[in-house]
Amino acid sequence: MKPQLSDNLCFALYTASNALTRAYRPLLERFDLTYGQYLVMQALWLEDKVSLTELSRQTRLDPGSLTPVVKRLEGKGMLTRTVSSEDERRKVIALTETGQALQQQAAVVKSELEQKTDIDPQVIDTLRRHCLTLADQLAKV
Amino acid sequence: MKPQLSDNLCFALYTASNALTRAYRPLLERFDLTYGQYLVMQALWLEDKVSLTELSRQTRLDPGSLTPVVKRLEGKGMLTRTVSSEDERRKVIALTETGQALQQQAAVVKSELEQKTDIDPQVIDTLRRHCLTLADQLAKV
DNA sequence: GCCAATTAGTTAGCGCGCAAATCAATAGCG
DNA sequence: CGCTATTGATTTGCGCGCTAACTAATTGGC
Repeated sequence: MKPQLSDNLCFALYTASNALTRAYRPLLERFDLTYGQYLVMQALWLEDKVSLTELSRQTRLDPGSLTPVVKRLEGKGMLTRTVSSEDERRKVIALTETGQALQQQAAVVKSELEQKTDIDPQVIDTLRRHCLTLADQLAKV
Repeated sequence: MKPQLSDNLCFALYTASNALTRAYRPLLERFDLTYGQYLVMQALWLEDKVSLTELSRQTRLDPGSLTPVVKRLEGKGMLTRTVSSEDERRKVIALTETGQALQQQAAVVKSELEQKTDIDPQVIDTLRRHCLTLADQLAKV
């Protein structure tokens, strides 16, 4: 067996991540969401009325990436961005009723995708945890 | 423990992949390469003089994504793109001497990154293989 | 041999993810 | 108090990754 791209973890990870967002695309289309937007919505479903910096910490995404995503979600009526009264530098990002209601509707998406990949749940869990520790270690550099 | 974004495999994978390209950036900077360009170079180091379609198969990247990347690498003098004589639709992508020579110089990059993450090699290998099977399963949909 | 179908590659448009530069508001220190 | 340093958020510029639409070359069926 001669050496292959798939021998490298970085390739495997990159490929899996691309495959994931590709697989999510058709499922999220009916909600008019991209994967990045869906990620932000998930964060807000877990904790509403947060600042952009807090959202950045939770999603592990750059504020510069987040601003346009949040603006687009605002444009779709999913959330509001209001200047904080305590600290006028901050913007409080809060779900609208539409944004809250979407949580129930979008709940099927995850299970739809899981159905299409029949991987042992325990494998999924170790994969998940190993990805997180890797991400942490890479971030520490 | 209340539910978190990191409970989801998709989040873990997405985060790890972003962290990876972020970690590669400073290491590849001195070669004037992005991670995507480095990936294409790796593919060519393994098999030179291939068509764009073949490169697309090996890198698991869309031809539409690949064309501009390959053009940029051509602009940097790393490779040439010549129309195939047998089939004039095809373009043969071939490394230049500069492109070939880069392989030795860039060999350090991988080990540099490995040093910064002290994860059990066996864990890396299972992580790698699980990512590949996940990617395959997601692609089959 | 001809014409429709397929295949190879490109282009345009969109939405990222990030770094760097910028601006406004607040904190902190003398 | 006043001035600097820090913090929160935005903007700009770049390079992706993908879809869809397109062009050009080749294949295949009749």
